[in-house]
Amino acid sequence: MDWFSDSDDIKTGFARTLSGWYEHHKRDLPWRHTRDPYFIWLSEVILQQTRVVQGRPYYERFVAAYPTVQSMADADERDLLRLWQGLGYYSRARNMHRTAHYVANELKGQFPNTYEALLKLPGIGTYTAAAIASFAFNEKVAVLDGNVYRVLARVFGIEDDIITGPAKKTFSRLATELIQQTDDPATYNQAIMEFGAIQCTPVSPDCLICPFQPVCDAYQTGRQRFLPVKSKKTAVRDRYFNYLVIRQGNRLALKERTQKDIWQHLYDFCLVETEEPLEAFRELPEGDVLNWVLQEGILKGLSAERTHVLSHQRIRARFWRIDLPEDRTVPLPAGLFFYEPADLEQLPKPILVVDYLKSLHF
DNA sequence: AATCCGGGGCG
DNA sequence: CGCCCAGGATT
Repeated sequence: MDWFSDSDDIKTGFARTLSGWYEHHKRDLPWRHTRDPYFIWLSEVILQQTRVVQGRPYYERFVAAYPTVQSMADADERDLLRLWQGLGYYSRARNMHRTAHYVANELKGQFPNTYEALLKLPGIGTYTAAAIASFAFNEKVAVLDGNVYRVLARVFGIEDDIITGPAKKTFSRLATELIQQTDDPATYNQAIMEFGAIQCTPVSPDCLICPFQPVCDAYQTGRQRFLPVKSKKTAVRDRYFNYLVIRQGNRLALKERTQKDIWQHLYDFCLVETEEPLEAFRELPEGDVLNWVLQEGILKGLSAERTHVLSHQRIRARFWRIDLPEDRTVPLPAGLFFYEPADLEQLPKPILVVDYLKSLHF
């Protein structure tokens, strides 16, 4: 079927074509069966910078664990972080908890029902506010996410660098104009993102069966690979983590990460970071921890080594095993506490630590 | 405007 | 190995 008739302005046909495509191709996703702002919000926060296939199981677990905004507000933040474990960008979970508190206790459980009001809540930016406002309250406000930038840049041949402010404005203006063409903004927003996610993909978009083929600027000019324009360069920094895995009997010593750094409020082992890789344990910088180990512990040697890659850091981690005698009480360095396996399991931990623990098998 | 914040999947 | 994902907060 040809979605575009001669009398169609491209912008007029765009929304209608998108809706037609969506009805045939949309995935069955759990958050598409509700208009409850709590579940919409939960799904949107989980899906920030996260693929649907990765976020979906987390959404299911969160819905089961916290069926209402009040139940989430009442939860311990540590339990929230534990359920969030493995999703990354952990400040999302903490902002989510703050917003749950505010909505449950200050707004009597009722989410704000406008874009402008939603925007004020912690962890809700322009994208998420637009998503909730349109999906839950049918407000005619356009979402702008990575999918939308890509689809619009290609179809309308926009070459502005999407990192810049002026470009965001250009895209926003166009997106706003486009959503005016429909009386179902919720479906329109879902449709354009779904289209970007499963058809107009970043690499090898499926142009051969694309309904926009006749009008798509990128397709007509063969520029799919070069649109959208994104100048971003990823400067990856190397860091060297030396973990002292202190063990006494079946207990391990962990510490909450409270400093302003990655993995805030997650738990890991006694950490000594160095500027260069540590070849031998004796190269540890002199300090309390080294003195403590030499005096109290029995060094069992290098236990594991792995590289953990984040978006802008590459962490080279080495794990050194320290065993303490079981027959006496040894005071641990500040911040460290012993946990038995069952308690340790309940702590939120970076995947790097989770994976190492799996390799310990005890 | 630039930087920081995770983890995973895919070519 | 590089890119990018239903981005937001901070500086």
